[in-house]
Amino acid sequence: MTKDCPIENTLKLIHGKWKSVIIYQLSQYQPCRFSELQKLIPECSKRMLALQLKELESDGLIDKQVYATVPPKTEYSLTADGQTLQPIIAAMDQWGRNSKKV
Amino acid sequence: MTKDCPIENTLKLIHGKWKSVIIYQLSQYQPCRFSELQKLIPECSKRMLALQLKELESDGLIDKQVYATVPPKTEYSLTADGQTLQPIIAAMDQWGRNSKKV
DNA sequence: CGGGATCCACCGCGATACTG
DNA sequence: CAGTATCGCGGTGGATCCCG
Repeated sequence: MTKDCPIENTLKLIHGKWKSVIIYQLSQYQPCRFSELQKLIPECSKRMLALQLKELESDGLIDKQVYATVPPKTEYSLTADGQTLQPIIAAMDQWGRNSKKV
Repeated sequence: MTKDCPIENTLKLIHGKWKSVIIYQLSQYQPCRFSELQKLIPECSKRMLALQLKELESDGLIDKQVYATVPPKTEYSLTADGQTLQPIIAAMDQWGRNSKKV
């Protein structure tokens, strides 16, 4: 590990093309169905959305509620751990807004 | 662009295996020579370090001072824009520390 | 509706060697 | 010392089809 750099720990969890975006959207529209996330992040393919959600879930950052109905229904939400990422996500959001000048 | 998600702007600039780590180290040991960065981030290959530095520079986040001496010497530092990323980097650092339990 | 399986293109990234 | 050039692989991610 790089000299005293806890950032790498964080990176391992939120590095991924869409993970931070997913967390961002969840933090606003929680709980959220799969299809709702698709609408919120249309540039992210269904496949990638499923993959990233699975990783986030197995990392304990999000929760998945499955309703055994027909048609099936799932709801995603942030876990307590996932919530703690808020400061990072909010900071990235804020920075993105201020640099709109780009 | 995803529905009102400035995060993507931010991501474009700091997404990359080592960019945030580089910024983190620079924020502490600025200004920093190429070889110093190598020592600080030994897991990052020379090639990647050069590439990421070049991208960060062309994105206006870091500054590169070249001294036309023999042997050559360069010094990297954060630009004002780069400094504004501090809140994000600090948040990631902080989160990584608290989740050491992993 | 909420995925999984498969196939494939690309490129991120490492290893190595060379240069001013 | 501070890079660049070239080669090559593995993983990321898109497209499409399938399935409970």
